[in-house]
Amino acid sequence: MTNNFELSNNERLVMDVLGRENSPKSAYMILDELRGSGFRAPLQVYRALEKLIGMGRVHRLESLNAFIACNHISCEKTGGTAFVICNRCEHVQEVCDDSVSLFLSGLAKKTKFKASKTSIELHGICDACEDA
Amino acid sequence: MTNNFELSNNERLVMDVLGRENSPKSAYMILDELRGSGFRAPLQVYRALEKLIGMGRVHRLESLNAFIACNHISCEKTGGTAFVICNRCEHVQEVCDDSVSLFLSGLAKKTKFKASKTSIELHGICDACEDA
DNA sequence: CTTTGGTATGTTATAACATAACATTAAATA
DNA sequence: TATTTAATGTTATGTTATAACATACCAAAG
Repeated sequence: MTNNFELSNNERLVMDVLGRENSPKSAYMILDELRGSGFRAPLQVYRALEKLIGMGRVHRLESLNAFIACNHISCEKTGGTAFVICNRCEHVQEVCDDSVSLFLSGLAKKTKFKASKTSIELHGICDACEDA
Repeated sequence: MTNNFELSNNERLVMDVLGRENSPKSAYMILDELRGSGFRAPLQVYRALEKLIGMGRVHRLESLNAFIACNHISCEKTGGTAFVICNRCEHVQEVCDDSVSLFLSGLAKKTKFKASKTSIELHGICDACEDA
């Protein structure tokens, strides 16, 4: 990989799979989708994911052991991102605004903590599923 | 189990392991600690953990795939709990106050979402480790 | 007392998620 | 071209979690 803008072949393939829909996928789901493109082993997926996460192009959802494409220009600049995950339709809303970063910085201050990684995930029922 | 105050034998054993220190343990670490007490299979641990989590006596840390005893009287009454986890000493601070519940309720309102389960986890360096 | 039904438990096997260790390929440049 | 560096491939294994089925225990109904 020469820089953060160009993707290697495997990275592009993984990015394409995650980019097709805004839904979380496990590494093994991605692997299965890419067998036709020559993928054979989990590491091929995990290595690409690691890079993509480093670039801020993909997020890991800890509570699902799954991955999702970032739908912002970039989340790196903000203080953090919150994921709101519908248990019924599996749709994920990605929230990354001042309320999130203020909450996180307040929490860090209160606990005298230097955070390097944060995870905020809500599970429940989204508006569309609630109405249905 | 007759009620939420009494624990079954296995539940008490698992609770004891988690209660001994305020540090997160994986299900398999717990299993190993309980082999001397007759535990032989992961399910014995997972089933006990499930009950203890339901009672609010234990929390699951999603980002660690680990479990920790609740160090409040009860976290059930609040809107949620945030975990602040030091990557160096592994100490976990459990924060469950208005700032957390207000943040979560605000986020739910903004995203038109009914949350049934939340996870807030920060990783980084705690004050003690920073100074050291 | 004994049958019935619920809850807890035990056991085996396997699914699902993740990484270590090492071999190979390919591209960049001295 | 020789060197080295990044990317990739491959095998094996480690780690986390649950499915499926069997057994034990106890309490209430008959």
